[in-house]
Amino acid sequence: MKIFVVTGQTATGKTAYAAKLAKHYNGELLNADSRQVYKELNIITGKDFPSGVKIHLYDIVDPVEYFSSFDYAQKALPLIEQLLKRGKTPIIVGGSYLYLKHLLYDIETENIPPDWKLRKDLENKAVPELQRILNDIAPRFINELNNSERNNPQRLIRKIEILKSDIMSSRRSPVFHDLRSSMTLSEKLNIKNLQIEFIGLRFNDKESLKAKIIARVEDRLKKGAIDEVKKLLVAGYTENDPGLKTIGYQQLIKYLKGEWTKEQAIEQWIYKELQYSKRQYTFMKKDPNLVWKTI
RNA sequence: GCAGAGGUAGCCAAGGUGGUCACGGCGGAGGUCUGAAAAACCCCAGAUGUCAGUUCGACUCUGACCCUCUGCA
Repeated sequence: MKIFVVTGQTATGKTAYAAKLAKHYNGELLNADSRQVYKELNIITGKDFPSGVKIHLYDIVDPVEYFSSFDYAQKALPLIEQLLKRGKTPIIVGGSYLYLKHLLYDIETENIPPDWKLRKDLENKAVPELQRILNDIAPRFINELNNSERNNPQRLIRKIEILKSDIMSSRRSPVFHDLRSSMTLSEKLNIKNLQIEFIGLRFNDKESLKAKIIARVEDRLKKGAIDEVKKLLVAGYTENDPGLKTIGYQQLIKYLKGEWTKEQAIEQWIYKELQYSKRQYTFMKKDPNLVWKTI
């Protein structure tokens, strides 16, 4: 049995590529885009799916809801199973690499859920304070963290959450093992001989990436991106909702609130998209199982 | 043309009183990532308009020149 995973930089035409695969292999698509899982976010997240292909796992949560890579894997696994059983080829497509990582590999801490009360207590604490708390729990552990993790409040809170959990507090060493040697999806599905084709699409030069992104932003504006944001604000959503913590929405909200001019907002939107695609590649290229295709 | 203001990295921008070649933001390069990931975070590079003068020493003082902006015309 075979499944495809199509990921890569934004604006590389992943969905079109996946749709082509679907036709050749009798497949159905499973979205792996962390923004397209949200309802109401349509134009700016680019939910323009090709017709004639079935696609799952989009429009499944409200923009105010928290949705994690764990939640994603939880939903994706049974769906993949079901498609395979029906003789379909699952084609997972999207640029949210963390979601894919969680789905394809073993995550040691995946059974440690968010502790909302703890998160709330910690959310306004400054980094040194969070470091102190972490140090009180596990002084050795904090030394294992690299500079960027050590200064990242979100990550520090998660670490505290992990170390305070029952599972971890009974463990001798809170240091994690190295992941990403081999994929474990077939074990999770309990299927032998599962063939996974893991494909990453990327641009071969910066200029075409930039041109593509600018064109795409303009296209989305033409399609009514600003009205989409207006409607969301009128409906009571805010820039702090998980779903709206998204490139495009953040910038247009600033424009609509009068903090930025329209031109500034669009310029920033484009910058953020470019930076995002860069980060995607930086993250993904460490995965030895990913086979790159340049466009 | 006169008066006033000003020229600091690709852009914005701080630097009372001359002395480790200069704050910060945006953008750029590179990176981090085990339940927020289109998130959050780390890190690197880069500048005093031009020419002369004063001085032990000028981004900071003087002069000329070249530009830019505002007011008067």
